[in-house]
Amino acid sequence: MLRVDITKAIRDAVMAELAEVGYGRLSIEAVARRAGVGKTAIYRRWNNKLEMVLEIVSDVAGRSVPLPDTGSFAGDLQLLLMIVSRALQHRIASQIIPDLMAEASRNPQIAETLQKALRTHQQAVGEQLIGQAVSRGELPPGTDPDLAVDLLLGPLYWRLAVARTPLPGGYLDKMIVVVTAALKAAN
Amino acid sequence: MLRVDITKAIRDAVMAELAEVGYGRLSIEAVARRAGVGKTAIYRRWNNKLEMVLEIVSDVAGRSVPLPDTGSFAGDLQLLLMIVSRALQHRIASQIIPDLMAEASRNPQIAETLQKALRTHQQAVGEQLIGQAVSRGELPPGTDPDLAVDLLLGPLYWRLAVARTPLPGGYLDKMIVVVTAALKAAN
DNA sequence: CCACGACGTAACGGTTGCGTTCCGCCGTTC
DNA sequence: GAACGGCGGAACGCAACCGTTACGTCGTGG
Repeated sequence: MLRVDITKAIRDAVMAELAEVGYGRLSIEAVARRAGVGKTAIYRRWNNKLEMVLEIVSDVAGRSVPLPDTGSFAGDLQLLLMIVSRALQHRIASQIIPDLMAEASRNPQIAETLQKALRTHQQAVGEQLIGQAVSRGELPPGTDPDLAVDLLLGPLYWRLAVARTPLPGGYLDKMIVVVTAALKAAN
Repeated sequence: MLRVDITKAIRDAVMAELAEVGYGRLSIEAVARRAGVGKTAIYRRWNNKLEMVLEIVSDVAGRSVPLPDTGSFAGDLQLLLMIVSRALQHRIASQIIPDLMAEASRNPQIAETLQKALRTHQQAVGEQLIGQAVSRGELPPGTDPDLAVDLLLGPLYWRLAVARTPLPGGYLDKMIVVVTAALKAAN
């Protein structure tokens, strides 16, 4: 019975507001104003701010990155880096993710939700990526998928979401070369 | 004339409060309560919340990491990783830094301050580290210091401040091997 | 055509924080 | 011993937001 267009407007408003002021300063009233909606419409759907944000964010984040399988490790890497870097360069994502990550260190519920939505999926991607490369003989067996994920996502996240420095041309290509060499050396 | 013990109490309270609730929810009144101090004592020192936080944080962050120079690239790396990982595992730092980083994406003043306090210094460290290694012949000339910093700090920051996963034993040693191989391969 | 229910608006009392002001206390300085 | 000034405490008016409620409107289904 709840009107879907209203729900959509609220969801969009929450994401926008989250990007603009962050979770800490997000208020239900501001969301309602931005969505052009009464507070009642919001409280009819969720009980409070935390519940609302968690539901909306985990829904958006749940649309997960497809597992790459291009036939070569370099190809997989290139695809993955492209997808992730593109996502992290989107204004909303690059504002919301660090904010919620910081918030997660104080709020176990947020932490758990993000863990579920992001970290778990990353591990799966890492294991598949490395597993494929090992079985193709491109990487030595025993290569650590966690380390690989750190080496790939760490620098990207650092640059794009933290330092907010643009990626120089050829950066991703260099990353591919460099990470491949690194993983081979890891024994 | 301002009493230094009061000033110290306020500074400590700001850092603690910043770690506990984040910049967005930090209130002058809470700082005063925690410091056991009147609001007047705070307003006598700073004009508002932003000014106060910026001054205090940039002061703390200004006590910068010493530039490593142990005689070998591996030694320099080990020292640097030790220092940084130790710092990022401190509760207060690992709460405050991501929070302010996220806040920086919305507040140019915070961004500028952090840039000055952290990024600039990191670049200096990176250039010195790589410069030394190159002149020793341990790395090929033309090695990119920025890439090196990304490869070192990105994964560490990712694990410690974002994912909040503990460092497995031997992680740092593996990082050293891996990053060295990576930089040699970068051409 | 009527009942239902989601909707927006407005108001509620209560809480929190802002930045400011005034007060009385007390240690320092001269 | 008197003047000065930083101190804590209390209160100010103002604003924002909380979560809830009452009300009138409007579209849809029966």
